Amino acid sequence: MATIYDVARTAGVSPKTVSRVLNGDAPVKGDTRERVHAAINELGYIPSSAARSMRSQKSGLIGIITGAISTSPLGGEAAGLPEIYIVQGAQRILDEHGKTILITDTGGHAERIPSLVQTLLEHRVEGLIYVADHHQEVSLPAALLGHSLVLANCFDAAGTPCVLPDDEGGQYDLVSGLIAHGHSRIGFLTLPEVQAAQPLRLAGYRKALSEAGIAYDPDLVVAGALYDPIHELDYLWDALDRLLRLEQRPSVICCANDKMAMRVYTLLRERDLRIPEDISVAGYDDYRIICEHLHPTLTSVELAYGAMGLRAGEKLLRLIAGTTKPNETADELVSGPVVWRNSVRTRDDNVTSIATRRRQK
Amino acid sequence: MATIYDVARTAGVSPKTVSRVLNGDAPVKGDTRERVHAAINELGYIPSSAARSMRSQKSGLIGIITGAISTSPLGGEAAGLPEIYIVQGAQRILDEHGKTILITDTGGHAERIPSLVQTLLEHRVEGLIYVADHHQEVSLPAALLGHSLVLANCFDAAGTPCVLPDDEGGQYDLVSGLIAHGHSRIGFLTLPEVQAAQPLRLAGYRKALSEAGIAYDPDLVVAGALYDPIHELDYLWDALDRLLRLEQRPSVICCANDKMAMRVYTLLRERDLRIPEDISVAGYDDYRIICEHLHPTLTSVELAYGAMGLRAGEKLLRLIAGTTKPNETADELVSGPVVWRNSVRTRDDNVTSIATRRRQK
DNA sequence: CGATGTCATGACACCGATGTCATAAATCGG
DNA sequence: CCGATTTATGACATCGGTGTCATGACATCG
Repeated sequence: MATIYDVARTAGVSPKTVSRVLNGDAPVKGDTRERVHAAINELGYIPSSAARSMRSQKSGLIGIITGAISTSPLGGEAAGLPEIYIVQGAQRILDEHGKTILITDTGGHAERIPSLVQTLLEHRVEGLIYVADHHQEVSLPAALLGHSLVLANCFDAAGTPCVLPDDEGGQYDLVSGLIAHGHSRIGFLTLPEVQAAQPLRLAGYRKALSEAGIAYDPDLVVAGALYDPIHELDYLWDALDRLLRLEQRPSVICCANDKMAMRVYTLLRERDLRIPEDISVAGYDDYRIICEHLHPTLTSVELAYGAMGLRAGEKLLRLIAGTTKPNETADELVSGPVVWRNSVRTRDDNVTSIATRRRQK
Repeated sequence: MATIYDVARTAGVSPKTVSRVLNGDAPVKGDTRERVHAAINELGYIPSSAARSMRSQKSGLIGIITGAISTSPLGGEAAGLPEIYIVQGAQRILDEHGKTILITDTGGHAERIPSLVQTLLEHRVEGLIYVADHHQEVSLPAALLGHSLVLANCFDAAGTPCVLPDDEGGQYDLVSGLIAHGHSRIGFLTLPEVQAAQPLRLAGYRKALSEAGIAYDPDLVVAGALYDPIHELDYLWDALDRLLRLEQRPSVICCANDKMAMRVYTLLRERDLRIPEDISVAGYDDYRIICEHLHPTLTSVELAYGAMGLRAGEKLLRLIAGTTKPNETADELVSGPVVWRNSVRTRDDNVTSIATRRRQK
């Protein structure tokens, strides 16, 4: 492999001049520059980033720690896939700033994180992003102290800069919209309490109700999922059953996520309830392959994962540049729009118009 | 950041001895080793891979070029997602061999590949894997000549080592299975001709028929998709219509992929045809979030993406080790099983048993 | 026209590891 | 107990770039 010395010799200049041509950090005469370029092409010279980063103390590398690549297939579910979109968002903005991304994957084993961090630090990454697969609290190894670090989709007790989904705002927007469409008995199949998103979602739900002057009825709010995935469907059945047996049955059911909504579709169909004629349904996540292909298409709240990655990348770039300090940066909330589709009956809907609308697609 | 010299000074030994402790490439006395370790911990020393790889000419890096991260959301479809599984498979095996992965993303723009390659080569990757989002022919920049390279999910004219999905075998297994279940009029909604997988799939389809002594009827094979995504649904409608109007209507329809199958479900439902009582349907890809949640669940052929990545990784490791040479390695075909679900009516099915089976899940 | 400044380039050291070779200390065989 | 190995360690050069400083050639200006 050709070195800068070979290029210098071929072009009849000093290595330093070649360096100047490559980096453009000092003026080089036109014909000299051309001779250097010719030599580079002739020799197929490719500079060594190892040598460069050793001397200049700048690696141009950003480390990303994620379970995105490996968690997805383990659960059989697409559970980890959202992380990919976060990584993508970060990738794009970092790429624009000339950074190269070093991705390490936890393989679903959190205990491997320290060794991943070690690897990244050996490569002298200029900063790191930790990407979680769902909104949660994490605690990362102390080795990261003193390095530029941004958390995406998660937060920690130490107050590390982070970018989070706006769960309260998202649920608020959805419920406000439902109310505007004429719904007032709004069922809510929630996440397990331990999920970080849950209290936020509930707060958004209650805020929307109270702003509309609708009393909060705890009977309408039922946990629709728990941690044990084996009995999940039975559990959901019970939860849904409780909502449907209420004296004043809800006119719409908000589900904690699209997958839950998909199951609710099935359960409602088994009870011969039509959506949205008999009851409306909404999801969360805007997992498009689900939302757009269910019948009727599912109204959902978009989780702006791409935007989260982008914001995390920007935040990290600012930390690296020293524009902001870790302790003076506020948590960023990223919100996505409600995507209204056909699973929600609107005030002036009648059965015919719904059927028509569904056909138009 | 502490260097090996700092550690040496603190431990009262030479840098070379510290190096020996770190790499274990020569014996070091027990107490010396302990002093060195103590110094490392005290200083929080982390070796610089840039310096190491400069001297040792070994970067420990493997480059992956993919559109996985960025193509997914662009199309709105999950089109690029399979690539992630390929990357994951490769990641796992390479990680086991102590390699670190440098992922670069095309961002959906093939013209950016040369610059990505440049970046990877600057980092002196020991080998590269190019991952395509679907089975296709590619042509990569000449700059890659002389570097260890494996193609995953694609091939090129130059005969670069590659790992490919066994489209012929997969379709063969599916159709053979359908025949064993008593089907003999087997409709086939195919990919556009230009897709590399298409002739292979068709060959598998015909082979299964001919082995079973069933004559090939060209009327049963209709292109179900074309490149123009805007009129895709109409096109599919026409294609399906043609199959259903045949004098001898097929008892099962094989779709080129699960998404097409999902659309076929809708179209069949609009015609009040029940699946599988009136007609059976099969997909391809085993895109689980679709297959497992459609009603009835969809029979499909698994595209073993994870395995492809793994095999690509292994192949690359062999190339790097010099165990095999690029020109003496055969293309590898990776096949996945047919996953039988409820969308296919079996010989002894009757309506009741199907309904029962569906409930069991 | 000489003093001053700017431009283009080169000499040389250095970033932080490791390969090579030398050497002192410990072990061994007879 | 001495020469021959083996073991443990260090000195030094080197990988391939870039930072610093020096220098010669010109251009500028009073």
